[in-house]
Amino acid sequence: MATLKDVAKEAGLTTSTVSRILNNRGYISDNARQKVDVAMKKLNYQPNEVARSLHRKATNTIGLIVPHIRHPYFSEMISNLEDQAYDRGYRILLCNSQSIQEKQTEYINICTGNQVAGIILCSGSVPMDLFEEVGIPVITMERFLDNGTASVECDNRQGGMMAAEKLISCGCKHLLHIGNIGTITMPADQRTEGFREACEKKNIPFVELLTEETQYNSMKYGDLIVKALKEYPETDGMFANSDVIAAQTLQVCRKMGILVPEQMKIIGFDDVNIASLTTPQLTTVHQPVKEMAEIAVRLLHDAVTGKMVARRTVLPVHLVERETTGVRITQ
Amino acid sequence: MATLKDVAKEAGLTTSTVSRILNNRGYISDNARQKVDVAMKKLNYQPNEVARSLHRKATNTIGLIVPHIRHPYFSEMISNLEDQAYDRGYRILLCNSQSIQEKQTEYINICTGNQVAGIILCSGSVPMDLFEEVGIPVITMERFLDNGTASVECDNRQGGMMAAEKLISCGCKHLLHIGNIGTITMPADQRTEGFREACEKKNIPFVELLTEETQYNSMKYGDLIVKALKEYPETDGMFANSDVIAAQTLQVCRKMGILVPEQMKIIGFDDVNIASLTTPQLTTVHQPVKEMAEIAVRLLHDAVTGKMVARRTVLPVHLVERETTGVRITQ
DNA sequence: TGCAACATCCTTTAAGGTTGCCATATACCA
DNA sequence: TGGTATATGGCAACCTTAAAGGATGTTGCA
Repeated sequence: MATLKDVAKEAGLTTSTVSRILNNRGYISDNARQKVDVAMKKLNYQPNEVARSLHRKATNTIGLIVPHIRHPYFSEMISNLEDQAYDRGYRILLCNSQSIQEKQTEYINICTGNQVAGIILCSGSVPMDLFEEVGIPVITMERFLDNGTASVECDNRQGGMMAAEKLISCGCKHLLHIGNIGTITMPADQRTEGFREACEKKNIPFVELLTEETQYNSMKYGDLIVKALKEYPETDGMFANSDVIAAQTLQVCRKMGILVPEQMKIIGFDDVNIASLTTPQLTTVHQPVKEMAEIAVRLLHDAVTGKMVARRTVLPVHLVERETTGVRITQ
Repeated sequence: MATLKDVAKEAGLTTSTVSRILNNRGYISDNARQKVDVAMKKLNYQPNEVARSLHRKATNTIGLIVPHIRHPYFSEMISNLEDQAYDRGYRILLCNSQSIQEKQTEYINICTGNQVAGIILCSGSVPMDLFEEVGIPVITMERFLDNGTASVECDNRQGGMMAAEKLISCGCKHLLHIGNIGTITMPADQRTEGFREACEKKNIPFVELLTEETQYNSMKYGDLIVKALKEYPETDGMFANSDVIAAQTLQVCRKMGILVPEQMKIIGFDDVNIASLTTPQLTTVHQPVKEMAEIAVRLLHDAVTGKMVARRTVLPVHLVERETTGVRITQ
């Protein structure tokens, strides 16, 4: 690979001049510009970003830490984040923590070691002090860190309430809620709170179940759902914390001969691609993933450039009514 | 952030000594080692990977270029690649080309500019000469480049044959195949070839449809499928080039009142998560994504370290029989 | 005993590609 | 003649590592 020096030699100038031409800074003659142009083309010169980064003492890379890649919610989120990052000239260093504490810690170190401009963290509970001395912004998504720079969330509470209200208005009398991982605290827990509040307000009995990290990691909730439906056979309405869980509930219902939506109404969360590929299609709470991604990257960029930044951003959600709560789409 | 120099000053040594201690090279006294240890802890020193990379003239980053992130096949692939890369000490620079030629070209430049160790390319048809002068390995997945370092594929032909044979053995008489993007040549075209060959061998009539790039990008095949099923109402067996297409076919069939598998058998390709979340569950051709990812990263690593590398690796596929070709799972 | 050969430990110096600052040089105008 | 706009060069710096070399101490052999 040709370097600045090579170009300079080829053009009969010094590296400083070539550098100035490259970056359009200071005084440059047309003559010099042309010579450099020719030399660059001839040598197929491409600036070395690593050297640039070293000099700047910063890269234009965002460390993106997620617990999962294959989970449709995260793949959707990653896709949107990449898009936004690209538009703003940032690259994505993709880090999959797999919800493993050590892997996450190591990835944070990798990010800082690689001088990332900032971190977008969609994953896990991080040891508080990990970011303290790191002078880079940390934007959390659907997580909250006391010492994070900013957090972006959807209105999980509102979503939980909407789900409960919808199920109740559909005439459900015995609700079941499959919630978050019991051992980790995160904003999504608010879905349960909202759901609970709405149920209590209308005096509708409900059962809350927690999930386990292993289920979250494997995306396999079958056994849990079977057990739940056997233990609470009177259930006629269910609110799942993700579309993945809701879709698997559909499968379980079918195997158990429970008709959806006739005998059981189901509402998911996220509104990812699978929600409209199940039969019946899932009613679900839509998360504004695109907007969340846009805001996250913007916040990161603002923080990097020293602007003041909202500590917490909460976006509204809305209910997407499909078939698991009523109307059958035929023809 | 503390630098080597800071640590050296703190420990009362020079940077080279500290560097040697860090990298366990040359002669080091216990005394020095201890002093450096203390200093590093005190200053919370972390090596600057950017400076290291500049010196080495290479990074431990893999540029991963995909056409889509949210598509379940690619999110699955990305996840596996990340996993394998991590195990071998590589980082992933995630590049989403969105099948846009310019974006892909720019991303290739970004990768080389950032001195990636190598590129894993799952995307698009690349202008031949783009890699010629770039001295870094390019591993293609489900693509083929004349001047690529190595390619990893699954046995698409075999998959197509299996699908056709299965449909035929199920008694289907009028087959429909929804294939690849017409305008781009890729190994997945072989699925169509295999399918065609098997049909011709058994003398079963079939219709082949191509898809468009816009459909691929939006993952919306609904209109195409409706049109196809209206145009070929006698169709009783279908082979789709991806599970995404197959899942959407299921939706269309339901809306059109076509019973699956009674009136229509469907086989997908990939065997991604959605395949077992549809109703009925999809029979599909399983791609060994994990193995493909493992091999791709290994090939890249071997190429980086100067080893000789297989030009083309083709892995076998197998048919996963679920419900869209027969057996209903009840209870 | 004397000295070469070697081992150990650390330092000095340079390099990697880029940019920023300051110095230099010319041309032009007042 | 002084001042300013224009154009370019020289050098240090960013942080790390590699190579060479200096300063000891130790061993081995005549």
